[in-house]
Amino acid sequence: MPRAGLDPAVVVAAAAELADEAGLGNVTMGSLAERLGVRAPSLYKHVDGQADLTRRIATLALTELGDALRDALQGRAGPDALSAAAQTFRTYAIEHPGRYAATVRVTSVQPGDPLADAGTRVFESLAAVLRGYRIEQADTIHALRMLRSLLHGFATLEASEVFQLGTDIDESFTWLVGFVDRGLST
Amino acid sequence: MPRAGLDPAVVVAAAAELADEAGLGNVTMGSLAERLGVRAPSLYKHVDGQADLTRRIATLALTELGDALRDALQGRAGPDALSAAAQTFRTYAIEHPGRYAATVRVTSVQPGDPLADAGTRVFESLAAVLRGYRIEQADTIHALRMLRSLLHGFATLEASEVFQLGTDIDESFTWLVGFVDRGLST
DNA sequence: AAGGCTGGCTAACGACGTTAGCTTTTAGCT
DNA sequence: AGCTAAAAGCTAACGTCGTTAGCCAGCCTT
Repeated sequence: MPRAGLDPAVVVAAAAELADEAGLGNVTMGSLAERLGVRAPSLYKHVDGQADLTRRIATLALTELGDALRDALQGRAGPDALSAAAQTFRTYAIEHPGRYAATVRVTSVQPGDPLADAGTRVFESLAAVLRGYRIEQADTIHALRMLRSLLHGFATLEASEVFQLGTDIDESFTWLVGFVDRGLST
Repeated sequence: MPRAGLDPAVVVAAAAELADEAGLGNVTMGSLAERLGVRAPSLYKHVDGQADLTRRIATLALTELGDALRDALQGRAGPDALSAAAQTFRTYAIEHPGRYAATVRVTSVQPGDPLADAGTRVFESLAAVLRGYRIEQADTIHALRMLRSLLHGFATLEASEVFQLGTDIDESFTWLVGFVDRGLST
């Protein structure tokens, strides 16, 4: 019985792939173990059960999303930055639906948690976008929450195919980004 | 063994209450049966399994939400209507987190489904709000999707306690409604 | 080379969803 | 009112899943 050479990172990466392919709900200990060529109980040597696993997937997702946002925002400001951030956010959620779903399913977070740190970096990227607009100090938090709600809501609704076909969703998204830009510019 | 006098409506109502109290994830056939004073398999006489059950909860939720919106929008137009609709939406999602969660978990819908009808009525109420603003015909669908994304995203994030404490969430919400109003008014 | 940690395994339990099949109540028809 | 059949409850049982316990083999250290 040869070793499989697993460690937490490998397990979580496989789980994230599986989540994207089959849906987060189908990331079962059994199916994940099978994909890794191992029996289900062996996973507990690397991960603290399913709750811990989805938490780690969420952390991975927020880290990746944060990196993507920082990449996209380099050298951009104002409407350009807003558009880039929004597109990046949306693209990530669509291309990694399982990972993204994990970020939603997560139960509340204590500070010091790596998940909290990863979330904070995403948050800061969105804050950086707003810095390109003249917004009252007191309103920044409100604008941030709005931006987040909008991006999250759009991504979620698009992923669950709630939007009726008929009018192009890309078109709606760019319209929506333009709407926010105009609103923040006044 | 006396009859319990159940029917689908009673079962779904109990399930919706349980979902709001304990979370949708804890609406198990066993716990629901216990609340109804019955054994789990008996529920299958009224409901087609768990998928059907959450689908019915979602239908109930969208029906209630649609009714609440229609009530709130009577005799209102423009900013007034927008504010009333937004508050109604948010309040419903907060007061009925389990029901609201069911509307998200639902798999795609065929026309003719009562769920689709209930969803359409909610949709039409939001469309009615937009009728109070001068919006290009072609942009209506975009504005509708934006409004929906925003309300849904905000409700979801608030429910999962993602917003950090620090600044009042009510305040952010009214700011956000004002932002949309100004944007739609130009 | 010995020995201990580490990462795999099997076995087993409890919770859950679901099906099958029995029994009793109840409602409707004559 | 009595009979019958459908409806609504029940118990028993199965499969899946998450998880724990406890065993054993391979690798790293010395």
